[in-house]
Amino acid sequence: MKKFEIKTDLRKAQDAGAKNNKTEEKEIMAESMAGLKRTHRCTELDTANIGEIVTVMGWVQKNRNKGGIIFVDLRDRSGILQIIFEEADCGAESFAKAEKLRSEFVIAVTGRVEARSGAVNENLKTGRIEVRAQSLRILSESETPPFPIEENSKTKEELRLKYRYLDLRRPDLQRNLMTRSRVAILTRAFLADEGFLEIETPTLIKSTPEGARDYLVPSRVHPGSFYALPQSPQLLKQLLMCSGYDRYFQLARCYRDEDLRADRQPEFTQIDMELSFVDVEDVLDVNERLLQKLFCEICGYELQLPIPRMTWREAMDRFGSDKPDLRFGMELKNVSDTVRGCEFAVFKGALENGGSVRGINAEGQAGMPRKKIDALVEYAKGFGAKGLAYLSIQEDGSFKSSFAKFMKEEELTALVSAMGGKPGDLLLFAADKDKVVFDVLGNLRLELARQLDLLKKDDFKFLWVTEFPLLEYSEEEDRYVAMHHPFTMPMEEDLPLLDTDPGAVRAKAYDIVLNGTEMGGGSVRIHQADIQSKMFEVLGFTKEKANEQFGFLLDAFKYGVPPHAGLAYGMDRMVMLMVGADSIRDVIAFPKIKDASCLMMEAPSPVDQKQLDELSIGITAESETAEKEE
RNA sequence: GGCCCGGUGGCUCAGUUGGUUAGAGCGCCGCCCUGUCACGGCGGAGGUCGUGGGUUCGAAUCCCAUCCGGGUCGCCA
Repeated sequence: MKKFEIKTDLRKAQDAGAKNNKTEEKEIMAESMAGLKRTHRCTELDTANIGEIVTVMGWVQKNRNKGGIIFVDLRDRSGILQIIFEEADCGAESFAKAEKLRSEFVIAVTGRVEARSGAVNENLKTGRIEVRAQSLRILSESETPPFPIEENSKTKEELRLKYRYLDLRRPDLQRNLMTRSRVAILTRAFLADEGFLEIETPTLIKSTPEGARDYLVPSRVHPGSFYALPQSPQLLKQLLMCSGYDRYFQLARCYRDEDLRADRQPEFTQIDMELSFVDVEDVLDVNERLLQKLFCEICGYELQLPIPRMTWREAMDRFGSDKPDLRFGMELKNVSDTVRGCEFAVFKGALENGGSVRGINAEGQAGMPRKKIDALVEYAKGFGAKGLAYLSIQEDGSFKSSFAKFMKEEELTALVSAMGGKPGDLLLFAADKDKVVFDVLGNLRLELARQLDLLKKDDFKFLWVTEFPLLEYSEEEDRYVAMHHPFTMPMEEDLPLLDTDPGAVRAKAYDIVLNGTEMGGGSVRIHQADIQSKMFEVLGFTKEKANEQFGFLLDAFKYGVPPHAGLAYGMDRMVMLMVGADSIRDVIAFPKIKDASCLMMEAPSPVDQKQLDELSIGITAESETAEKEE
């Protein structure tokens, strides 16, 4: 098993941590809480409660034993409260127990809330008060945890995820999950108010190979057949529209068997919605107000409506991306016409091959050292660029450039002028097919912004990107594939192009972009049989294949289907942006690691032969060998 | 699958050109301490340097392979 080594490594940590604790054999204390009732969370107490007898329960964050007086920081999900133990108040028995308290013991304390007679702790919400203990119960002892339970953990994620239940005790993760809960609750309240119904759809459904890889679940009753876990409730919510539910939403768990990223997990949650008798404007309207509500309540951010819109074409032209980050400028400029006719082979070649030459102006970066520019060139190559041309404008107006020697003086001047270049600026150019140029410069723009620290996490720049292309040509499959999905409605005025130039057809599809992250997306759906047939035709589906995969939807559409449209948010990403997390794992209670396994429960795992037999599943010799070698 | 970064006491890290017994801070254990809150004082335990192989008189350090974790490209209708 490949997990074996890590398992032993991590257990070693646990054993060693425990060993320190067990130098002498001691009784494990775990008292009952019978007769006690928690009256407050730690930080629900304030100066207003002074004089009250309260009972608090939680985890020992820290025990500061001064000899005759013991201070304990008690922690629960609300925060920290100081408990003070003196034998005169709590009696000998409780005092003796207090002396034994260690990190992460779970305790119950009854005592009186007092103003602190010592110094006030300005760093604590409860820093003006403390609870003078009258009695103490140790509800549960704890071994020394394998890593400290504290904010801004520096502990390796590997270890944190193995002991996720301890990691989740840390205040920052608790805040993230509490924020996530508020997002869910506010969303439900808002949408219910807008006339949406929350309806659950099944998670054992039919596999539709179009799109991402499905997670499959074998059927016991139907040997050789499989359910798929939904990549999204797309078809089911469309059927709900057929059934007349009008406005639907769901916080839907979705599954995609693709490789992970910092913002991608194999299972994730969508805020999914669908509306009947609507067009693009209606969907955008209700969602703008939802976003306004969420970001106001949770981030205190006043979102001005309407949210700006940009067509996909404009987004690509200006930012080289279909999810532009609008927190900074550095827009792309198309200089193809300016450099047409020049003798620089790279520019010339790109233009001759139907590509373009575009640039960005990194203002004030003319002094960037050669080494750093070379690193940018390497970065660009990672996105398919063959190179990156640069030109820096010195303070005296002269140029330092990788390609100036191939161009005439007046050509260079024209280029600089087209880029709005002034002394002190660094101009970077990519020349290739449009797709590559956009990819390279779009990413380069972001990389420069990161290096120049232009990306402020508390700055929220929303954007609708609209009029996406309906189709995308797949070299691999040698056919057009749906950019969104096969039920996306083309723009009416582009319908004739379906026959003549499918690649040019725009869709009634829209994405909501926040700070360069695709936070959600949706579309108006096709509800006309003739357009749907045409769509399948363009996608290269035969009638039989379309029926086999989507027959139930096509059948449903025979019985009266309302025009409908919808949208789904990646809820994890939304919460990430709200709390400023760098990893999606920080807003998910029990996330998977890069290879889609769970370090804590060690899933996935081999199963008994009996289970396999029941499912009529055989493991091939090849994979069995691989297992043994592992 | 490709590329990049990382792996050294429980945690976070340092470790020179390959050279005695591998260090520090925190944590942990014991004793002391009545106003601490990064408490303090004294004492102590704790390390297959991810793993395997190689080079060498000698490897945490150099080479090869491999495992583990992260990032990214491909992939993600």
